Amino acid sequence: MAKAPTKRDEILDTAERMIRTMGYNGFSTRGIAKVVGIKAASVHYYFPTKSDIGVAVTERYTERFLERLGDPTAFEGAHKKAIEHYVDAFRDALVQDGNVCLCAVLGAETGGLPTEVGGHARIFFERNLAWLKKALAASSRVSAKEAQAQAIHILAAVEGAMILSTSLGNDTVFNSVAGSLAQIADD
Amino acid sequence: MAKAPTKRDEILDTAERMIRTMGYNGFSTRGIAKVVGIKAASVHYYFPTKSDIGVAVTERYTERFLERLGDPTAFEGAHKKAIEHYVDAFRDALVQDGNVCLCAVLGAETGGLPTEVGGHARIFFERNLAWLKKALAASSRVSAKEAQAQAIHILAAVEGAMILSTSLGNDTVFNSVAGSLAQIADD
DNA sequence: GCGCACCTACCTAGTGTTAGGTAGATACGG
DNA sequence: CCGTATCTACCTAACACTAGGTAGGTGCGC
Repeated sequence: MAKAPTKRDEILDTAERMIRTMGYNGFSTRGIAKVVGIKAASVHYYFPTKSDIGVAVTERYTERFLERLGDPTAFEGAHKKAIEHYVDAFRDALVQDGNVCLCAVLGAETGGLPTEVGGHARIFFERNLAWLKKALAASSRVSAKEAQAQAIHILAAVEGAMILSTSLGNDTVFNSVAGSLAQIADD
Repeated sequence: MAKAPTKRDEILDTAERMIRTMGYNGFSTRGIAKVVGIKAASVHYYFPTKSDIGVAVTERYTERFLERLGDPTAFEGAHKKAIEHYVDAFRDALVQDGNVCLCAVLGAETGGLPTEVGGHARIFFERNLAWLKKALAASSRVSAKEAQAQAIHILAAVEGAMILSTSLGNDTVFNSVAGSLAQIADD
């Protein structure tokens, strides 16, 4: 049977959902506590400070996302497949969770973040670019330099598409961008 | 000579800068007051509520941005020029102001915004898509449908690129995306 | 002496965070 | 197998502070 989520997990789940809809400065320990059914002070039993929550959420999000991406070298000669696989991971995040990518939100408000939280958002982007670069290099004939440029382009477009989608309240926007990105492929 | 900015303008300037670095929930009337050299209560003399500031900032930002874009039909047969001109407008916003696009930030935290503010961010995106669609249709042989898809793609990529740039602390990221977008052109 | 552009002084509600406490489970020495 | 100790998972109460917002006053240029 599915193990019941611990209170710690529930805090992380709630915090992630809240950050992804309202931003880091849009959630409070009391807000989380109310949802989880606990007192605000008890949240600090699990996470000493608010930024500890931010860091934990971001780390878990990054780990899960890269796990979901899998092996970047698994797309030998299938450039388009690689791009589609990558974009699908974000589509899941947007459609299943109904929210923008956590790090799109954090990245947008970088200047208002505790430095450690901003740093972990940055790590998400760096690891994503590394994954993409590897996947693109393994699946197509592009040069390393081109792979780098394509990686940045794809990541930027996908993150922007999620923001546009939610602001316009229109999920087709994301799919439109997904279609355009697939056309980058050389196969 | 350059007319001295009014206190009202200074409030708007400061609010814009703060929102663009820290998000809507990352600035306060007290914070603005301190920068402008005024008491917090006096901010309410110009703008009754905080969301009035948000709306005014967003409206002014949108108006200025579209003015800077100019006439979308001015790029007859110069597809690439049209795209470059559009991307340059955002580069100015990023490099000159040193900040992400206001509406990228607002769009990212849509769920934590007063509805009127979120609505005005949305208007920014809608008017940008309309401008782009017109510019692309006038400058290239693409169908209306393709122009729409390209418009969404370009806007998403540019907004995402700005977020990536600030989060990674690396301005070359934006220029890389700019280069990739120029390649969309059919001339 | 009217009204614009500000002020002082205050309010209520919420913020993150801490101190100190407690009921119940677990570990262990005699 | 019993009592003492320690740990877990919370709690209440309060801290110092900031949030947005308001009522009413003051100075000053016209």
